[in-house]
Amino acid sequence: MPAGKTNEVAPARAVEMSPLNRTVGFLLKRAQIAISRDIHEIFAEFDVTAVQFSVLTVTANNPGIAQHELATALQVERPRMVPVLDKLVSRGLVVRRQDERDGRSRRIHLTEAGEELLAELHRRFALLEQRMVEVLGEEERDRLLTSLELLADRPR
Amino acid sequence: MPAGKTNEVAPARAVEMSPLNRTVGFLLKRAQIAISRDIHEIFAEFDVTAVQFSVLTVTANNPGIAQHELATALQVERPRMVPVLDKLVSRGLVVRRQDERDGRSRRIHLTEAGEELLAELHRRFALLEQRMVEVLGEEERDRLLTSLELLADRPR
DNA sequence: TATTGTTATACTCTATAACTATA
DNA sequence: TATAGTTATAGAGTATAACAATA
Repeated sequence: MPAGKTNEVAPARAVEMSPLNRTVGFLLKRAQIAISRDIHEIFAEFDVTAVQFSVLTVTANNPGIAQHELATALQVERPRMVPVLDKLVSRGLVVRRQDERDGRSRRIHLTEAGEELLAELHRRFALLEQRMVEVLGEEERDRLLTSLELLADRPR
Repeated sequence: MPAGKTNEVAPARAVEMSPLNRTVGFLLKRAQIAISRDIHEIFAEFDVTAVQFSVLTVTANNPGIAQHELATALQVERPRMVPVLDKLVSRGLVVRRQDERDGRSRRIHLTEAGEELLAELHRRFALLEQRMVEVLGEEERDRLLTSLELLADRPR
């Protein structure tokens, strides 16, 4: 076995990938894997996942948002929000408050600790976005975002 | 309950998403989810997943490729290749052949049935890529692919 | 000692169905 | 009857560790 780990990935040999190489489906996946790893890394020391970061951010900008609204906005299924929020609540980063008018609904708010952590997370996240600009250039990054929006929002 | 399903997603209200909206991390994820759904749809009637399609394609262009080479090329962990290939073997789309020189290695080849199915899958996949061109335009799609390559392959 | 394919395990994510309490 | 949050469950995917056969 080499250096540290078991099951380490062997150095890639010349594998012909051409039919997949320049396709949206394949490259989008590869780029997304790479960025996901970056995000995992920059948030690892805070024990925060990408979804948790999104929840904190959207909650900060939409105080009192309902769980199902979070789920819709972040494109996760509603049952998935439960354990995600449970974790954030248990860490004292957000609170669930019963809606006064609608007994079914519980509204999410950041705590002060949540605000403070989120500020730090946003600093890290901004640095990551800055790295993207360094790789792509300002203009190309902007075109990329516009293309991605078109792909994500196109009528289905 | 509305039309068909339980847990159907409620129509989105005005949720302020601005800090995430125009970021590479968030939009890449959203676009990738959308394309994944497309791929799932176009291959559903053949009961083929995106990874299986990639395996068939890479195998077609690299006959006799080893499992660990497939894993490396497709960026999946080697243990993951086992059930993926098991499924393809059980459907008679690929075969595992013992390497004559190296008793550890098993080399993957497409069967005739595999070749035929793959031809049909590629027709569907090409139509999907064509839809991307219709959404983005030829030039913008090309710029997108180049940007995605930069993000995926940038030194880490 | 190292590598290939494999088994095993644990954790995450996705997707659905269904329950409860409210409306 | 419909909705919000929740629980439960099944199926993928991710990530590691470790084993048997082979090098």
